Amino acid sequence: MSKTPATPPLPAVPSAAEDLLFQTFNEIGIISQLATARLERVLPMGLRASQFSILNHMVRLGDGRTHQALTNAFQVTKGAMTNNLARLLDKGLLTMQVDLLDGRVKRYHLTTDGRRVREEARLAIGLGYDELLAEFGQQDFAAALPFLRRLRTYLDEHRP
Amino acid sequence: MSKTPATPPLPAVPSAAEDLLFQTFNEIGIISQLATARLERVLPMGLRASQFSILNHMVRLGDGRTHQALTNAFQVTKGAMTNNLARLLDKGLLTMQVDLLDGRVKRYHLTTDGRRVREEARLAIGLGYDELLAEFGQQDFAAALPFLRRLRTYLDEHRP
DNA sequence: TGCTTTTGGTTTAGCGTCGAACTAATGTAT
DNA sequence: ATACATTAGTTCGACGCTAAACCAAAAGCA
Repeated sequence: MSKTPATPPLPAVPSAAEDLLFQTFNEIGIISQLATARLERVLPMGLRASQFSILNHMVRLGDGRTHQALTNAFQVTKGAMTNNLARLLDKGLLTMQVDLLDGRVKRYHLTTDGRRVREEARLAIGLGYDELLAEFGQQDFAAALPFLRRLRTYLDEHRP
Repeated sequence: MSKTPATPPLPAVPSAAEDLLFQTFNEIGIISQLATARLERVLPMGLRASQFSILNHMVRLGDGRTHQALTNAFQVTKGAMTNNLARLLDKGLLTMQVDLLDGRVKRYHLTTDGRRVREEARLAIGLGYDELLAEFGQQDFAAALPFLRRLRTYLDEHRP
């Protein structure tokens, strides 16, 4: 598990490190909440953040992906993904087709509408980003991103 | 709003900066999700993350706070706070009393059980943190925290 | 071939959050 | 003092996510 060398085994008072981690996760939680709310405020067609993320993912990394591949990519339950894909199908932004070799797997493709809507969304989001970049500067984000990526990867791969 | 100098006004292709911000928020969202799941796995009494956060907040910053003060602190709707406070009252971790000067406001205090459970939770969480500290080291978190704080503060204060 | 296990995806129940409507207490103005 | 407006909290309906039960197609194996 973890090695606690010559230090007291269970401190009764929060260590500085403990506080540091807790506060970091706390800030991350609030940022996530606020950023999602902001995002959804500008998305077209009443798209939810998770739905836009799916469109975006497919544009960037290619469509034709399976249901399961998407649930893995977004770390969400299968049920949640089924729901989001259904919304996108309803809106005509995706199409579904059953895999020819394996009748269980379903593959999803972007429609031209899907690409267009994703592009609209991207532009709208970009406007909000300008504001942030004016305040922070690109380098702050560039400095933070690698750590966040490592942290996400670690939490993801070492899931209980 | 935002000044776009001599650069093209609305790029049809995602700029590097845009991608940077989007990916940062994306990582933050996933980390938030994974960290919350981890946290709730170790919390005693079936406490939810938001409920533990309330206990923790009160231990650290003092109890006797009002319903509204808490909703502001956690950036959550009044209804959500009502719900969480009700759970904590049910579990006997908090007590409520109506303010004597203003019959509308309700103030919440920790019970001894509340303090004990919070302490148990803190210890359990600390064990998980050891693992993370072994992987990352305190300095990585210390380096990231100030930016996250600034970002949270900005998003919070410039809410649409 | 026929039976069992595994795997991809859907459905359902429970919970938390949000937003909006609602209730109750206080403040304000005439 | 009475009427109106504001503020503190609660309630309600809709929705997303999780976990678990469920269904159907495929793979293993006799």
